Amino acid sequence: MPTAAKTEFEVIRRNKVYEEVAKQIERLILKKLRPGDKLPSERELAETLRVSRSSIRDAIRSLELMGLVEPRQGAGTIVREVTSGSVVNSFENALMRRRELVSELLDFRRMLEPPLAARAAIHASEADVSEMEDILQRQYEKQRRGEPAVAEDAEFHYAIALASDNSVVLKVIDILMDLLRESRERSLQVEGRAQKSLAGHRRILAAIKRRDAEAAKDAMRHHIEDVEEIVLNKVY
Amino acid sequence: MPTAAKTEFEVIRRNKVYEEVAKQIERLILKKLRPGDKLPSERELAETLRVSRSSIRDAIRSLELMGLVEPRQGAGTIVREVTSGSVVNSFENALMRRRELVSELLDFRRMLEPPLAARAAIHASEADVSEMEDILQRQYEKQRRGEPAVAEDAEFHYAIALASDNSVVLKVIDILMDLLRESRERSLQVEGRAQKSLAGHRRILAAIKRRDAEAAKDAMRHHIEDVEEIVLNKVY
DNA sequence: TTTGCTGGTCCACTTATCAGACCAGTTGGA
DNA sequence: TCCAACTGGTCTGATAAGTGGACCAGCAAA
Repeated sequence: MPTAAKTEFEVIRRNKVYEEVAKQIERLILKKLRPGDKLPSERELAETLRVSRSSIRDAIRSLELMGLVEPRQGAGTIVREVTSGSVVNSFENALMRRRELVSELLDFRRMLEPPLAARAAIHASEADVSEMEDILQRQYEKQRRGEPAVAEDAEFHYAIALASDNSVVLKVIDILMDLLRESRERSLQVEGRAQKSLAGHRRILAAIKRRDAEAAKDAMRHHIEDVEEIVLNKVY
Repeated sequence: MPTAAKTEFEVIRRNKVYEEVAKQIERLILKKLRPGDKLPSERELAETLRVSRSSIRDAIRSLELMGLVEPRQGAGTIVREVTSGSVVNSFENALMRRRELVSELLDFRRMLEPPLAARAAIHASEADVSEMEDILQRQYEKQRRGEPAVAEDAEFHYAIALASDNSVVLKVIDILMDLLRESRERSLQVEGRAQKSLAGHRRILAAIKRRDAEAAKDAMRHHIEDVEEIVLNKVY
């Protein structure tokens, strides 16, 4: 062994444009669109993403195969109701992956989010705060009706990241959401959390509103510990 | 405006294989190799990275143009002494980018690294600890000779991330190093830091060795604040 | 000196993507 | 009712990047 390459190279994988496009559309669907909504037209997407229409079509094709979307000639491409089948599917995929990732992700959140909340308490704008209030209100209403409030939970944490006013943080969060997506880790969002979640969110937001960085940090720490307990005990 | 796309899409960029290869080789050089060392052969690299030799050659060509590396027919490709010219060059590039990124990155570090150090204090293995001691020793010796000890500083922080035993953290760190690389932000590593840096590192390592998570966290927080002061005041 | 490595060069082939044209449904207003 | 302006569906030719392989020339150790 002459060169003694003790190095862990990563195998190079050429990223296919249509996969990248698919990710972004998937994100768009998760964040902004609801079942029945129309996607922007293929030509419009091609222009904004600076990519040929062929690539857009390949991406939509792959989303169609995943059952997320349904193109209709002449009418546009609409977001499909998420069927129980596809949820089960992604849930299985989640279990296929090593469970470590979930616990490691929680570790990471436990490290990052408390100081992040503290920073948000200092930097949040009025708009940020009212955005968070809106989210909590939606979470409350859904929960009162016995619905899951999956999206709202993620949105709240994302709103805090936004309020921190730091592009590096946002970049990292995006990466982590990709990690989640890649390992089909919807499971975190699937069950159980809602009960304790709402109360935790309220305490965090209250601290942010009175600009109390320490309290925000502590509230977030407790909130994440609660969530961790639920996820580790119930989902697995 | 029918579709009202309030969305912030990112423009898709196709990653060129040789650029990806160049990144990995650059990382290898920064982390493991010293001037005068030989790179693995082109054929060997092609095999381990699962990429054609042409792509490896393109990457090496680009590193050669950056002055990082010197291919010698028959003998191999060697790592060049980093010339002041190339440092100046990358320094200029650093200034070209918006300075915000630096301060945002420091914010992020200030949030993440203290709890990370605390976690390292709990999870570090014997091997991790002695690795850190080695790094500190090298940093000390270089500094005594009046040399910069650029690499050692980064290595120490990376070693802490390794000791935290969390793949998500490592993934994030890698991403951040890409951010640094992309914006040619060597500047953080270029000047000034060394004096205070060594003392800070010693305090952190001492806390880790006695498994004192709180002390490790505090030491890291102070260390980052010192570094921030230096970077913001002197480099800019 | 010979042998087996190294980088240097070239080329034919495959692939992904692009750019554009044209067809075929749908929709909503004249 | 009809038509114009959208939509997605399909096809084609051009281009760029990467592949896989062959062959050459320089170096270094046996």
